[in-house]
Amino acid sequence: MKPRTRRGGGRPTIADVARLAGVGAITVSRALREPERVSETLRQQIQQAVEELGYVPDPNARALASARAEVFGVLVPSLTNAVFAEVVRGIYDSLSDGPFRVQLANTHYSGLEEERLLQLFLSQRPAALIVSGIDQTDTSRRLLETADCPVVQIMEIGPDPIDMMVGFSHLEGGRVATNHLIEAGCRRIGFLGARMDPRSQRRLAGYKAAMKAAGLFDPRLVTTTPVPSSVTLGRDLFRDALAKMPSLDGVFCNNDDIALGVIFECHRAAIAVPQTISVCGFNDLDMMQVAYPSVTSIRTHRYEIGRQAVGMAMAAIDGSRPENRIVDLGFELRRRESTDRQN
Amino acid sequence: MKPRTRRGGGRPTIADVARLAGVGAITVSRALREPERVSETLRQQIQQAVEELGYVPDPNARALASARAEVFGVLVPSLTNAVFAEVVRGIYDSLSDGPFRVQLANTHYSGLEEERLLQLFLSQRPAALIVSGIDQTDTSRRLLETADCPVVQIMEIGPDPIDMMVGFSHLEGGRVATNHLIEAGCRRIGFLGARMDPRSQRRLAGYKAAMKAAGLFDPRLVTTTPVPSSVTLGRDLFRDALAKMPSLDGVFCNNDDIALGVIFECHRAAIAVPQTISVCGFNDLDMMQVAYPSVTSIRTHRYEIGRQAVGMAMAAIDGSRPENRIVDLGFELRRRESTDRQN
DNA sequence: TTGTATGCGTTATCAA
DNA sequence: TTGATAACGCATACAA
Repeated sequence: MKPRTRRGGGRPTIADVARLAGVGAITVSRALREPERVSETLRQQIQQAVEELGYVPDPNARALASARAEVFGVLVPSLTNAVFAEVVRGIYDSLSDGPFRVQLANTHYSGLEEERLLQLFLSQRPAALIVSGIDQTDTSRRLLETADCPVVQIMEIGPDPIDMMVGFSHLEGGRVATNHLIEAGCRRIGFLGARMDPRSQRRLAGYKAAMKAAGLFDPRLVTTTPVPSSVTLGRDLFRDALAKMPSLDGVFCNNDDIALGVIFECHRAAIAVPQTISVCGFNDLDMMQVAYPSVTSIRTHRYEIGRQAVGMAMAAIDGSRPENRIVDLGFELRRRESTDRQN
Repeated sequence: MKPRTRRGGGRPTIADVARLAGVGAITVSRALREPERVSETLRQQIQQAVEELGYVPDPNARALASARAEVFGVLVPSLTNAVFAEVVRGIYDSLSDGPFRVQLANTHYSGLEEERLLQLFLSQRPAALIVSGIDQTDTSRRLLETADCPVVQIMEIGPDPIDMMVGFSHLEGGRVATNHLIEAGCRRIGFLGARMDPRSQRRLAGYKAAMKAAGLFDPRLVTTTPVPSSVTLGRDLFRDALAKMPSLDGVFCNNDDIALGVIFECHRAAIAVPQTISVCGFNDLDMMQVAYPSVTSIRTHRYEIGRQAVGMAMAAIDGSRPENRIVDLGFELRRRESTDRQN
């Protein structure tokens, strides 16, 4: 019965606004969320009271009362990988206008961590979930299928979406890159791969398919490691590959970091690129066009993947699930000096 | 009076656990948060009930009831800048074990966006706040000073912390890099700067101080742009600088992206590095030691800054504010081929 | 269009 | 050490 001191540190609540505006609390609530359902006059009074008090709604109370948090859960395997950094930026940029917050987590390329984080996220009743790749564990898949919110799988596409997908085919990317090297005149084309997560595996599969189709495949051409990718590692992989196969005349690199390591090592070892060895990367980071020689790569649309993922989820939240549950953003081969053997 | 259908989708609540364990709800709450305050027997019964039901506490309800969210608010100016990506990774890695979530936002190097985001974050009553730099707007500073949670300013250190700080002196970094170039024998040393945020400005100030002390300063040696940094931009800035000052014999680059652009352009223009022009970067990204020639740079401890920021905040939360409110993690000059004129 | 009563799942308070 | 009760701030259901 004692009027307890406010636990909340005295910040203005919706009741304070309502009192000042001379209306009911629920009207304030509505004026903030669905302004069109409140009369012009009241809306203005309320708006003024909000500003006078500096009222900011409490997202926790809101989430509790509505059994739904205005949160997009985002799971990525890496925060520092430039590719995912750009995806994440696309997501944040698309979401910064609206009421939604982002809950980001790093799975460290681990399916088990993904499961754990998914559990955690789900306990918040997110408005939508964005997960990387299509190789979720069975448990994760089940969690996602029964999550009563839109789910978007990003980076890759496949035949069996949990809900929606936006990405591109890494297998095709690997095939196109490899075919380009073959057409450029290379015959002994090495594959250099780090990390070897599922997407890397599929690029490798594309490489193999292209090489076999051309009758050029040799398992000794493949050099991979589970170690995380880096420019340093690119150099090391290239050295290993050359030691195994001194007659290499081309390399398709898992990603641009590896390719850059190859380029630098070629400088150091005075190996002519592309004349002696041609080089193709993957992702087409900004620096590939500035490198010397400039590096051929597969351009992927990371930022756009982030944006589209949000767009699709948003549409689903608004009740208008997009007709296409699978969006293929494709990729483009960027031909540059590192594979141009003409001159 | 009607038993309303549960809005929450039927997930088990603390009451369900309490019933199954045959205890009061509050005891369950305590058993989860302060196990030592609950008797061994009850704790076990509760633990079992939790597992049987698959109970996961609702963070929103928890935040509402305790007027405190288990959230670290983190404000960075960029998500894709490799430096901040690593800081953020350090923060996430340090926090992934405990109960704290991360609320990350991108200020896009805008003080006004930072203010807005701070307002938003504060409405969640975060457990701690981590902000980038020391140049908050007056409004932001006031918000942070009155935020009743630990605040850590990261990346930079200065004389007047809001609460705590961890970083290093960018001015000193700029001075050390420039002095190194001077000692290497360079006389007409250019400064190449992109973005020119406060930290870049202070590196420039360090450069100027060193150049003036050596009697070498000339304003025409400085080439800057507010445009965001990239390898491409590094090339362009370098071309501009050379056009203005063909007699350049060294460049100190704002960061490693710029330096890499310079290196590539030197290859392309057949300018000998370091003999004709020496190059020094800033941050020491992995690739700098692999580049050809390898690039001298200032090594900074990004990941560690993220970890320490969390550590300091955590200590403050636990009531044991660290004795040193200002932690200088310093930096190291990494001498490499790009400034080695001996041979 | 607006308001009233009630509940969301949890923790703080206070008493036992 | 444990529990009953009352918030926390807001949104839903329903009525006016």
